[in-house]
Amino acid sequence: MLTINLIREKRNFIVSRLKIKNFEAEQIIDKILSLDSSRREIVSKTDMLQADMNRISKEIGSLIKNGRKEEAEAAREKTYSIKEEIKLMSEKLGPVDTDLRNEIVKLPNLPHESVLPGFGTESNLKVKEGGITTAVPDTFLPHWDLIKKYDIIDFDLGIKLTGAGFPVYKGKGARLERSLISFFLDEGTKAGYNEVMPPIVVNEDSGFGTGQLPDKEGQMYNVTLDNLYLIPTAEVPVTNIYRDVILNADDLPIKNIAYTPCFRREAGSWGAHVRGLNRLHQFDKVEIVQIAHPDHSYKSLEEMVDHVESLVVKLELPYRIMKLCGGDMSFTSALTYDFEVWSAAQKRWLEVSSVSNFESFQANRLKCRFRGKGDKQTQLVHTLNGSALALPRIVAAILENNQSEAGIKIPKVLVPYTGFEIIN
RNA sequence: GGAGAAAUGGCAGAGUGGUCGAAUGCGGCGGUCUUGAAAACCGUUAUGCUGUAUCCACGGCAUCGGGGGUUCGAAUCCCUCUUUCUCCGCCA
Repeated sequence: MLTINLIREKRNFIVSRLKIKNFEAEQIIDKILSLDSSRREIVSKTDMLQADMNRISKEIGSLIKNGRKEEAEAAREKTYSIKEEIKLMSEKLGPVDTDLRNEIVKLPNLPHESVLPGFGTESNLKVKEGGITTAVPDTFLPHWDLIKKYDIIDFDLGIKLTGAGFPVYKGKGARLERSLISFFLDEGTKAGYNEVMPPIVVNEDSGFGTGQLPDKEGQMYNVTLDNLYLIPTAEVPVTNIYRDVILNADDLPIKNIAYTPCFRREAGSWGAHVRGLNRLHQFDKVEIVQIAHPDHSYKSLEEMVDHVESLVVKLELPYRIMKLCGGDMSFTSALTYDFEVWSAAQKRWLEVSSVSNFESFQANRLKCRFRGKGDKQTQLVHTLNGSALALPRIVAAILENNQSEAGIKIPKVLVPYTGFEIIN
């Protein structure tokens, strides 16, 4: 959510920046500005009336104390009409407030000045490519066949228990999953992240805090009996830790890492490209979240990108880093880098991580602020997050790229975790 | 799940209808004293919205768990929700 101050002060700047995201903001902004000015008018009138009211009430108090009953009664008569006016004003204010908010939340975040225009993935900028390329045998299989061959992930069993997109990890498959989670958490901890284990169901307030509600309501599983939501990513609970919080500048940046299962309804996105592990309703992910000082948030972003890169390098996966163009970036992001790993058997790049700086867009909604030493005023923090990493496609890539006649070779760094070197 | 009690500023804790944004203590910040520190003493110490000024500043409104109500006036009374504690029940 953009701040109303920015919208008031930099109308044209916002309009031109949002063009990079292919978003026409003019109409919305003008509506916002007009709602804002009527809102302020109503608020200031109400405040003046309320001030009158407070003054008279105090007078009544002292008149009664001094036994001047008639004068008190006269003053009381005066309040009735003021009270009526206040009521009218507040009836006007309600709808204006909600309209204003509803319009503001329609505006996407401004892209960072370095973001290039574009409409889709083809306009994304490849900033780096690396990783060893493995020679796969001619008889290579896609991961959905490999998991059956070695009986390590069972989709049919998941269908029996729950439904499509809820696989059961078995034997070495389960162990590989657990090993990756531990590996990612350990690497994050080494890099200075504080491990947290949050709830995986959240309330409505948290859903609003990170922006999943009200827009993406249909993408989350809703526990209707208690009105709770299954988290689509650890970003939701971990970032909401800092909702309605004023931090000390000295404590920034705050670096948290969390493993959680993630739940996504993925309504309407089932199809050819989402076979096997490529898209699931429940999957495991380790997420890194930073709360940063606005002056240093891009340093944090680079640091997070480097961290994620170190993970794919250690896993010996062929990867590339894409800087997203305006049209491909999410609504909330100011700058996003995507990590993709090469799937040898599917012959395509799989997105495994998305690392973003949201600047103050999320913080404004969360009301997460900080104060410098000696500062009187508070300022919004910058929030950042990234997957480090999402498991299913990493598993798919490991399986596909490391297959051989003998079986699937486990990357060296994982062996201490798995306790085996090969899946056969 | 049942019965009862409670929720106040960073923390502890007073405040049962009027001058209460809120005593007091602790903590924090600034200062005096000191070679420096401690102690002592003095001062200061919430957030949001809004207006004038837009550098410092000054004023108005709102906020005592959330929401609603009664009243000229609510931290204080009523309703409701949430949370915590105690007892009972159930149970990893």
